[in-house]
Amino acid sequence: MTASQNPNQNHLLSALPTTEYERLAPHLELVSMRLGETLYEPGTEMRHVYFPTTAIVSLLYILESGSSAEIAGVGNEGILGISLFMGGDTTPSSAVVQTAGYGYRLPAKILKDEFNHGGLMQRLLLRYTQALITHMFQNAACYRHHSVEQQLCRWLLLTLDRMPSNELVMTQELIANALGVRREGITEAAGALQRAGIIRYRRGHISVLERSGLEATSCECYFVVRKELERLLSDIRYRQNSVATPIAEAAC
Amino acid sequence: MTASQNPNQNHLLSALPTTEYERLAPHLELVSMRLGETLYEPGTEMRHVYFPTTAIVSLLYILESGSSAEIAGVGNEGILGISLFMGGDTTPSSAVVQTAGYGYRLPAKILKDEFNHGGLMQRLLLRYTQALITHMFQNAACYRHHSVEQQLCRWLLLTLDRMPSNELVMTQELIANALGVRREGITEAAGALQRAGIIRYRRGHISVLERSGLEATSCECYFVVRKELERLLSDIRYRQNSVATPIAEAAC
DNA sequence: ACGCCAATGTTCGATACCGAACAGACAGGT
DNA sequence: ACCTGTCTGTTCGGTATCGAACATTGGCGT
Repeated sequence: MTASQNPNQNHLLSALPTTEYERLAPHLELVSMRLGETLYEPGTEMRHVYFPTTAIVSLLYILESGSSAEIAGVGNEGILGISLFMGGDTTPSSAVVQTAGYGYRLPAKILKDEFNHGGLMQRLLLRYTQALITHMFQNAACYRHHSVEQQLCRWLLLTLDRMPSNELVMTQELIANALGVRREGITEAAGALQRAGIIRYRRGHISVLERSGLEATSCECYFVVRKELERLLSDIRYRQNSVATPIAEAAC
Repeated sequence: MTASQNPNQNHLLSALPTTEYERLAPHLELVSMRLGETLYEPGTEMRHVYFPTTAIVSLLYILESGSSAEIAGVGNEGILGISLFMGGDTTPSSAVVQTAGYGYRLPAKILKDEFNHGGLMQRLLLRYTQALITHMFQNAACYRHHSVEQQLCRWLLLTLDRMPSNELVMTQELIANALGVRREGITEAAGALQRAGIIRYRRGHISVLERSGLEATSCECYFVVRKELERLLSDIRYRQNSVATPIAEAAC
């Protein structure tokens, strides 16, 4: 598994021109991300940025009461640690691994220097941040107006898009934390989806049987986020020698 | 009123070094912003960025169903149109004037050029965007977990901080749209606050009698947003010759 | 001073979600 | 093969918010 890992599985890295990529490459370090692991805690110094390849990470906001809400998810299309180049140095959110996998990390200073270099890297990072903001917009509105079942469908679809198969490894409790609802709410919504033949699950594993069913039950938010992500990142060209392909083909 | 307007009432503009400011100044155009006016609509081309001075503008996300949610508010501490320098050219959100007042606008191209110049303007804008992201984080979590009354207090406080007096000009309907709840919900929450002697209102006007009461009833979200805004923008220095002061003194 | 319309107040039942508590069932370790 | 802990299923009442309908009031224009 580790042997098959390659920085170019991350879309941002694979989009860099060779000269820029080669400035970063010596400093990229492969890291394994385990389910539930915390990459950033609010207020602490951020030493690295992370480029997920096969892992998916949630930006979680945790309130004083202990309840939480996912602000956005980051997969191989993005980067964790945008505050570093935006100029904040810390974030008020936690970053928690939602699907185990791999990613590459880069020391904060290296990234900042490359960003300030002003090349394509800067443009890419800003573009991606813009996409992330859209994602956050939509999530906030979704929290306000859509049902738990709709939100579950949205969330499953977004996660599914980043997975190589139609099988998600994930407990209901984790999903409940991400969506900021009770675990029972997920049990119920997931039960309804299973009875409808759309998904099938067993302890910690969810298989999506009928993707179109999820799409039909989901709210508009999934489509908006997906479309905007495509629009903003569509003009990214991959390097000729990069092996970047949709993760579904790159993994395994 | 118009005569007293000055671009330096906007904190971002007032923080620019003289050379950078003078490149922009000839292109700044004073605009009056009327209550309810729409500055941006989703998907349309953004021709200008806006620097509010006395006006306050909501970034509203409007769903297919017609219901809405405020993602963040922008006053004289910020700028409208961040997508322009982030690289998106359009936003998925609407910008609606929430408190009438004035602001300055700048053609998109001028701003982009200045941003790409890479000086302090770039750093300021990125810093501000980071603060805005925090605001959005907190809003999303707040939507999920806090009561309408708590959210109303948070919202009133954030608006109050940008006003020269303790009087807000604003209907309950507008607030309901901003918070994404029914108008009746606001009527009820505002009624409770009035009975507690914290606010007093009459058609379209809200007077805050006891600010501490709002703070006590508000959720943590107000304080987090405020503190983060101060942290991120605290090292901004005003030009010596700029008249920028807290808006409470600058207005009138 | 009047009339009109927008803004506010109030009610009703319906419903989605919460909070807590507990029962069952699967999986992995020993 | 058992035991254990985690994950899932199910129940209950309680509550905040919704959705719709209607009454009332205040302020503005004429």
